[in-house]
Amino acid sequence: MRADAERNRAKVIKAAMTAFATEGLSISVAEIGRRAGVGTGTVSRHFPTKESLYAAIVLAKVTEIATEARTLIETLPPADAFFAYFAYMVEEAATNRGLAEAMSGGGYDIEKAVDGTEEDLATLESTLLHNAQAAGAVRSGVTRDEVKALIGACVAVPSRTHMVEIVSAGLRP
Amino acid sequence: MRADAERNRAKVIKAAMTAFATEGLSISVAEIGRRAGVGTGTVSRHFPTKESLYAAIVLAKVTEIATEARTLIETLPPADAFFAYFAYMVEEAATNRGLAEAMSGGGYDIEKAVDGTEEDLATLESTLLHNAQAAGAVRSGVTRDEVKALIGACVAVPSRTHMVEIVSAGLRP
DNA sequence: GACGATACGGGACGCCCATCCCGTTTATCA
DNA sequence: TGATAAACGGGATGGGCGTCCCGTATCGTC
Repeated sequence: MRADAERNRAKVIKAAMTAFATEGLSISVAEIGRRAGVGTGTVSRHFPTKESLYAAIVLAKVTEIATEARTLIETLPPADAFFAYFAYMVEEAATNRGLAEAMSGGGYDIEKAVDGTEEDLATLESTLLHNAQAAGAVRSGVTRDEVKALIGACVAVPSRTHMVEIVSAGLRP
Repeated sequence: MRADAERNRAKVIKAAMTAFATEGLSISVAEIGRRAGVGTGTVSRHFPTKESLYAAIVLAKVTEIATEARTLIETLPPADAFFAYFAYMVEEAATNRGLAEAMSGGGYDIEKAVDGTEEDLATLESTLLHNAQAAGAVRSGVTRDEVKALIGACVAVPSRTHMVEIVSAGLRP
């Protein structure tokens, strides 16, 4: 790979990260190119479709989240780890419009984008949830999808921390 | 107003109601016209913009919901009325994709569309919430926006009734 | 330093959509 | 029944988007 190609690729990814985070998934590929200081052709050569660009961004973000999840699992008791992760995701999505839209099903499939990674966020989330349930901190029967939807609800509101309290109370047995 | 004009207007509204409910707000005006059995010109003459068509549909739906809310207020004790309304809205939004999208902020502003009606759904919702809080059935500090976001979360999930349980538990003091 | 391969830029293309327009049809009333 | 105003249909228009393409510029190597 040529040096300039790699540079431009990095520029596009960087621009796309902030663009998706601030403007959401509806931002145009041309605008991302403009912000990266490259032409639309350059963007589409590195990322043939908008979805593939989105997948690259999401993959990076998911890896970051997975690291946090693993840390929480290892350093906190099950109940605290789960609720800390919940609050962490809410804050993360609140400052990342693209992530929020993806989580509320508004855009592409976030699970599909990261399919085939060893960084299996789904597994980590299941672990957090099951451990918390085993510890009696979360009512049984609650699913990962339900938790995700509740995160989405917390993000959708200005008073996020208050919502997290309400929802956390509901999740407890 | 000519008789055929009124007939066509009704056909468009009827088609738009089911179209928005099943396909969501992204359905095209042309497709609504096709389903109503009229041309696109006819649709756009009765409803100059897509948003005005949407507003007409929403107004009808909101009137219906307001009637239900008023009935609940008058026939049930405050706590039951609130939670019954909550469950009602979840079911309503679950079978009406347009309504769900509007509530999760995906489309036009639902409040703006019904602005200036005497059917003030916002007031009724506030009454339901405040009465329930006064009766000690809902924790104080909860806002209408928070409740709406929680309704959205329940709709976003297949196991709606289970989610309603979780969320209701969280709303209680 | 020159040559071939590779990447770049941004215009071109095709698609979808909301809105507007106008020639044609239809309802209404004298 | 015939004239006229109103409404109809659907094609035209304009804008936005993702994707593709090709002449030009730059990189990396011999």
